[in-house]
Amino acid sequence: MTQITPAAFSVHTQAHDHSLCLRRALESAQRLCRVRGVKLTATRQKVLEMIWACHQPVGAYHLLDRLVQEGKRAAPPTVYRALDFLVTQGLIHRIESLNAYVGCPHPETQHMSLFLICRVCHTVAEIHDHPLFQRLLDAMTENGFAPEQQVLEIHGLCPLCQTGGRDDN
Amino acid sequence: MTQITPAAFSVHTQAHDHSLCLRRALESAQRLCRVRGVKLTATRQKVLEMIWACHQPVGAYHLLDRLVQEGKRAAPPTVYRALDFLVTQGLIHRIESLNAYVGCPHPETQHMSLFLICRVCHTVAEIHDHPLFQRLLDAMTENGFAPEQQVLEIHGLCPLCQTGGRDDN
DNA sequence: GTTTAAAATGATATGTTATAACGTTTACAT
DNA sequence: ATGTAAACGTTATAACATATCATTTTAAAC
Repeated sequence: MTQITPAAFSVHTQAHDHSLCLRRALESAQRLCRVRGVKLTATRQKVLEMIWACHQPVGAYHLLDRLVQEGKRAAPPTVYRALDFLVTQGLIHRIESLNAYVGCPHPETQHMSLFLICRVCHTVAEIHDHPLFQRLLDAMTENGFAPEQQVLEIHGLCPLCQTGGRDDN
Repeated sequence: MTQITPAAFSVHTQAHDHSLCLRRALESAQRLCRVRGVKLTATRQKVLEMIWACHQPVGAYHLLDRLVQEGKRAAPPTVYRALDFLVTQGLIHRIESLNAYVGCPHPETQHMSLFLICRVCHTVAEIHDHPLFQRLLDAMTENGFAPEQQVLEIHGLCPLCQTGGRDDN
């Protein structure tokens, strides 16, 4: 049977050093923006850091509140512009079924993703490049539909929350 | 190669007698509600009819406008209550990536669905019970995630719109 | 046939998410 | 230094959704 990559799933199963996640995300973002000739401005980086503060999706107005709390002048467009930039650069993903945003753990290349979203702890794991994805795309193209963008989000219970091993937070 | 069921896909490929879609949807709804002992009230049926007026997803406030135009007293909760009822009964689906609603062509039983959404004409085709669905669910359960609700929405170009054969409407 | 409990509806207000529009500032290449 | 494009600030509003509570309707029990 095809396996979901352990790395992607670990956020649901294993304690991990989250400061490492954050540091890697920031370093990747800085490197990619440099290479691509786009600017990771202060606001954009701050929003990226706030999104990477956890593996739970964060709403735009939550980000806005936190920007304002920290004394930044910010209005809704401030946040949405930063989010647009980060999504366009592939540094974050939008979770359509939650109207919220999560960091992308492998922003180097564009990829098809499926998100596993825990109903209790709200942790999101991203599965990418699963063998079944291409089969799905093939089934569509063979029937004449040309897929361009995929929204694949599964809600359920993660391993820890099935056994009461993690609280909602 | 696995085929997408022609019936589900026909909305993207073939001219069809849409009055038949509408009639079948209404008859199914009436029969199912009777069997289940729930009430398909006037407002609920009207909303269902408006959603089944086409194969494009319809937003809640569009429905509200049309209710008011027809002289019904209606406010946002009027529409959302009807939508909640229809979704709960499996008579319509919510398209998460559009915040909009489409009729379900086979409301008799609950089922996992994937929606093919054309970016140009906005027509939505529903694929259900595809062999790959179970393989995806299996892959998750074998890795400890317990799926409960699926959001599977693919945006792209339908066969007719790829060749300029259908206008946006 | 009246009572009564549950379901459905009406009405107002508000919460939440997202964008339009337009002027100003900043970065930076020439 | 100056022209240009990108980014940002600001205000307002659009679009989507729910909370709350009073009222009406429905359908079953008595």
